[in-house]
Amino acid sequence: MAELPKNYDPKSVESRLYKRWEDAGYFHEDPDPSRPPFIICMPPPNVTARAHLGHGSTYTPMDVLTRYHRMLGENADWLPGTDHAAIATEAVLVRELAAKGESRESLGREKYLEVAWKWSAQTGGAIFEQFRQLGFGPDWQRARFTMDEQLSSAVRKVFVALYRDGLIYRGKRLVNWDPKAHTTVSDAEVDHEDRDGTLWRIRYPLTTLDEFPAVFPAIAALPGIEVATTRPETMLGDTAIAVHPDDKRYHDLIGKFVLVPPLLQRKISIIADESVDPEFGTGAVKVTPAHDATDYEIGQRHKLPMPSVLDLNARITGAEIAVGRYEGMTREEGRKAIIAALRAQGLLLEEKPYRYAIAISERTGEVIEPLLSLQWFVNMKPLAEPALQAYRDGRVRFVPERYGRTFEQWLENIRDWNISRQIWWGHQLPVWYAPDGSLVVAETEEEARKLGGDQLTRDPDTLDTWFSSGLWPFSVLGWPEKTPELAHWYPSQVLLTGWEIIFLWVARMVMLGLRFTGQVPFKDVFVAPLIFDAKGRKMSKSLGNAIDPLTMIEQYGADAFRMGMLRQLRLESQEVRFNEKRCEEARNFNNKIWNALRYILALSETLPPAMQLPSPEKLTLADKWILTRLHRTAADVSAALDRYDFGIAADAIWSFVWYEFCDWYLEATKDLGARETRVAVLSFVLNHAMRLLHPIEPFISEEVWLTLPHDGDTIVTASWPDLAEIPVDAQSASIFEALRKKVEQIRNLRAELSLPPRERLTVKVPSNVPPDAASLLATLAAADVVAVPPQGGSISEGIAAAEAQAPTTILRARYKKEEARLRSEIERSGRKLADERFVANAKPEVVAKEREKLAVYQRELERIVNMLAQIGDVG
RNA sequence: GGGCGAUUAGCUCAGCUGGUAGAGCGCUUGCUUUACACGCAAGAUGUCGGCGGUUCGAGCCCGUCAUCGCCCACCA
Repeated sequence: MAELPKNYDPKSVESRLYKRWEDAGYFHEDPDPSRPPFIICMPPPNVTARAHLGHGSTYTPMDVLTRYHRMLGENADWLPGTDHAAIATEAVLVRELAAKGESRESLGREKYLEVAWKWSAQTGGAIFEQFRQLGFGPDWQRARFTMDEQLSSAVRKVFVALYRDGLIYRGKRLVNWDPKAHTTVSDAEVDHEDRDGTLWRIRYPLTTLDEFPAVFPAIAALPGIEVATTRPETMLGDTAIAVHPDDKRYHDLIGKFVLVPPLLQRKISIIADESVDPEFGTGAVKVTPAHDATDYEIGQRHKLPMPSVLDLNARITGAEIAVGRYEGMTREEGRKAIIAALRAQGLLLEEKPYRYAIAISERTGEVIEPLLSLQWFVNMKPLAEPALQAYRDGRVRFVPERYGRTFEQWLENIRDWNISRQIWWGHQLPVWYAPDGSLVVAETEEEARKLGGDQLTRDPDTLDTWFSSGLWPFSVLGWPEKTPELAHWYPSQVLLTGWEIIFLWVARMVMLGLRFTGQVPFKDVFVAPLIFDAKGRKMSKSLGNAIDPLTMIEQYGADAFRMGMLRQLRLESQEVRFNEKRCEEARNFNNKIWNALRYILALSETLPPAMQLPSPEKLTLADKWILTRLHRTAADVSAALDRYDFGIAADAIWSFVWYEFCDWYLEATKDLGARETRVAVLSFVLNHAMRLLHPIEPFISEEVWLTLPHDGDTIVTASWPDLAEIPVDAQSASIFEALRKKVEQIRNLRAELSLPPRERLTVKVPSNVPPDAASLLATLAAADVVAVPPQGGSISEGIAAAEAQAPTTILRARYKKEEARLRSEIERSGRKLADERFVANAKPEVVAKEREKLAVYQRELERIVNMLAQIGDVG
């Protein structure tokens, strides 16, 4: 074998191994009823997306779990896909078209969609390429796209079924209009942001007139009612002034009329409504039902007219009510002009700075305009009820648990879901209109014609992206066809996701899954923490603090990035302050593994042909210790992965490899007594360790595993370490631990003596310590051993009693210090045991443990006092 | 306005069902020890946010306050 380079070089390994894995089809699985199913449906990234750290924190765990379950022998598949991302994609397309002087409309729908398909086919693959670099191993052959024909037909089927069941309806409701994306968005896609604004106090003059003169000469002098508002531009559409029914200030005014400024061509009445807070502002509120959610509700309660004054471009429109010269102005222009007019009329009484929550479109950042519009909705309550049941009886479980309560509360207060979007890229509504205005809902145009004749026009709207992603866990498996995939893999065991899409996505999958398959689509929902920068700020392009995972890979390798990321995940935390240093450390860790491999390969003995342990009686103390530790580590890693505790799993394998295997076991094999067994045990342990590491660091584990004795062609499909095959010897392990402590003590003494490395100390070892242990002690502590009479009962105590020779002044100081420490421990422990309440109330095993500790301290103290006496306790 | 989370060594964080406070980084000292300086060895560092309670015993349980963060919500 050619000599390995001193440093591990991920670049020369990763792409080569990945290609081999993918070409060999190791990630592909067909449903196999003879093995337990395991599947993760990849949350489909947007076709527009590029890999970012969020993918590192949520998708890496998916890869880890899939690889782990595959190694456990399960029929494990990670099913990838992409989302057509209606609004996001359309925004990009429209921008690109505009750059070429074109628009949606100039192309026409058909041509536009052609362009869109081409674009998505070209860009859609980009993130998958990045996933390959990250070492992710989904079943690429099964990749799906939310607009694939089969998935689209599932969408139509669900729409029609919900419509026929009365759960989808069309109605004129107040919706969230995004004037930039030129579409409605659902409540879940609206953010609230505190912004600085202005609160204006405006007087609406009282009137008894029925007809209005063109000019009111002394309008400012008229008595009126004062209201506070942040949105004066909507006053053109006011249809009432509301006060609280118990507000004495306004009792006499209820039922009276006021003029609507600044046009003063219309009068509206003063009404009483419980929703008004008398404490806020003036205690009177203007009611604009078409442009505010609260006002809309008031409007419904009082059967007020609901004229819209803002159109789909958020410009003032006179289509439904007179708006005078404000027609055509933008929201901002209208506001300015109206304020100016009010000021001129003397009706603007006050303007003061005011900070308040404003609705923002999550997707475009545009200020949402509440509009009254004819749209399609899903009636959510009947869908939410079964989902709540499923959560409450434990059919769906959240990790961490607390997110479940959030889920529950959202479902309890669920509101109807606006699903129609005024964009073209997406699933067009399976809805047609006949010339007489009646509508037909059908899965295909053919069927629609059968029901509604030949003169149909299709509704131009498309569905909310989340409508199709809500079907993802079963549509990707072939639903509504009864495929073997669906039969075997549905429902899945776990969904891994970020917490920001629990409502947008997770809740809807649960509801739709229950509705259409009768089962919750996944049993566990693992919620990954959000990733922040080192200062706790959100990572964003504009802040310039975003870390690109591909840069991390470039610098440290994909394995190191994965390990660095996973080690920062903690089960209960809701955020991770990503620390790049962790990736660097992980690179160093990989180098450590690499050099352990080099050490093994450089030993004079040749590697055994197969992975096999020497017979038990041949194993050395160190062998038995490291095997015992390996056993423990395998159990810990498995347990951590089983509970989705990726950080602990990563830490467990990390500290085993570095701090136990490399720091101690590998050093122990340098003792002459280890010659006979060391190659076999070293390769056995490292082979196992690489399998434990493989889900986390797929590349280096494969590279090392292939170099050592192994069974099979690839670690990808190798079996997970079987605890039954790793022998445990607790007694030998504890002797080794005693030896380790003694070695540390002696090294400490060496440092204190400033002993040059080559100079050896002499250590007096009681003869009840077996020669192999004594020899190991000598090797690890760089000391010479001389035998002295037996001491202490057990081997461990004999080891503890071993003493290095050193100048008496130094020894005396050390013994004194040790004596003081022991006396204080004995004092503490003795006091505790003397306390009757402790002995009476504490658990018996705790008391017994305390007694045992006290006894050990006392024996040790006795020995130290003895030593002091021997060397002459002069102080 | 409701709900949730965090507060432990200079920094980032572990601490299982309460039983003598841990890791890594950083820092100090010494090392070309025949795998690794992306390394090895040794060392220093804490009124576990404040107060009160439960308990024989609290970083851990309960209450309360403070600070920071997140989510939900129609206060114009």
